[in-house]
Amino acid sequence: MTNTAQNYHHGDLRSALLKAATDRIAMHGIDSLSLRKLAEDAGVSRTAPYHHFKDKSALLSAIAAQGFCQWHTTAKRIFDQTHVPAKDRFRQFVHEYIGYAADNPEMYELMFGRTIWQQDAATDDLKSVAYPCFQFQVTMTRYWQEQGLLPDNQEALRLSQVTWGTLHGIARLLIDGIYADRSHIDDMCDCAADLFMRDTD
Amino acid sequence: MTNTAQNYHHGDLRSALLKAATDRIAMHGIDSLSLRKLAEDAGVSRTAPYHHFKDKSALLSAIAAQGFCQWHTTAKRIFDQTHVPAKDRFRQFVHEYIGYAADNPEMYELMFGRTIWQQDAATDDLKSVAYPCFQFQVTMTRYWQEQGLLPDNQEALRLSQVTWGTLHGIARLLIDGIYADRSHIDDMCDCAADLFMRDTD
DNA sequence: AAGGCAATGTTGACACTGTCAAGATAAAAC
DNA sequence: GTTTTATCTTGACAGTGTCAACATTGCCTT
Repeated sequence: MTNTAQNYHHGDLRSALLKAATDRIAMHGIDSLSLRKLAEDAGVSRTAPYHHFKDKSALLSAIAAQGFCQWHTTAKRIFDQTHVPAKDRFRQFVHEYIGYAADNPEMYELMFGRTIWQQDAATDDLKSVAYPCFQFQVTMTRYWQEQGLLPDNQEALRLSQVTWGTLHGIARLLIDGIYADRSHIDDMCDCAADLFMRDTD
Repeated sequence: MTNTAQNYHHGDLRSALLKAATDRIAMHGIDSLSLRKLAEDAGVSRTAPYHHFKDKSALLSAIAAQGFCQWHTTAKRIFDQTHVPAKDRFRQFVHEYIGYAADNPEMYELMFGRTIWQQDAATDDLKSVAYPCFQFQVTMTRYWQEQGLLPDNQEALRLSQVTWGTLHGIARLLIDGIYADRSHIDDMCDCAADLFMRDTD
């Protein structure tokens, strides 16, 4: 029994908004999101969303949180393939990280961009999903150090900041339209992976 | 003879706007910039700026162009210190790159962020200043390869994308508020430099 | 079952924003 | 001295996020 428009109570407005907003952002970009239009499309009045999200950035935080769950799952999947050599897993991780960013540019911006994190707009909900995700990056780095893939004369935290920074930087330059040519993504990933693992040929 | 408010023609509105906007952005962030407020502060009507800048992003482009000139000068200054060992210059470059970003976060966002580059909002003027700046990064990388600081089994373009990506990524994570602690900036820079130059101890 | 409370949705309003069109004014060019 | 051009003005439009006050509904308790 689907909910038609004439009902006073929508029934599941929160998740309807979340889904619609996620889709719209993926298709037309973060800036194109308007709470008013979103409400109208959901067949509801302008201010109805405020009963489900404190403000616009709370909605954006909720969307980003979904992205973190998604990505964390992917990262764990790659990392946990114990039957695959660590070296190959590392290379795969690099490719998939950049691939995720390239395939979901607006979501990536939301997750790792200034929109949310800059002025402390991040919800506690978001933080509770994002921080473990950041932490996992350190865990993986430490593992790769132990496996001899990455230099072990650096602190794991520091090194993970640099390796993550590299992936993040390449992703941003791609997403933000500064590296115009996307046909070299794989080459760039390999170059980065080679650079990090260059001791272990 | 300074121009007081009651004149119909401001006299030098373009550069006045540019300066005011640059200052405001540095102090209060890009999002705080409003053409209307800017005009009002300059003692001029709301739409006067449109006679000097096609639209808001043209103004932002002009500001970013200033930043590129500034940074390009700094980069050349570092690179051209021929009396300093290449290795030290490289390390210095890393530190100054991140330092520039950390000291001028909003300018950095403008120069290398989505605000301008994303939807082809970049003016031709901006491009003519920015592209040589990007190119210089490749030139430097090639030089460092020749000097044996960076691996020479990689294409210069590809390698410069990765090294620049690393700096860019660290810079973004810092200024976007994802790496909260700024006290470790120098350590991170050294870690990155060590990672790249680890063959040449 | 009745009444009350909390969740949810609505309309109205406010203060902003960027930007266009049409007209006014001053300066420069001829 | 007249005309063109650059510059600046007011008026208007279509948006935006968000608050306050009010309406409706469903659920929970008595």
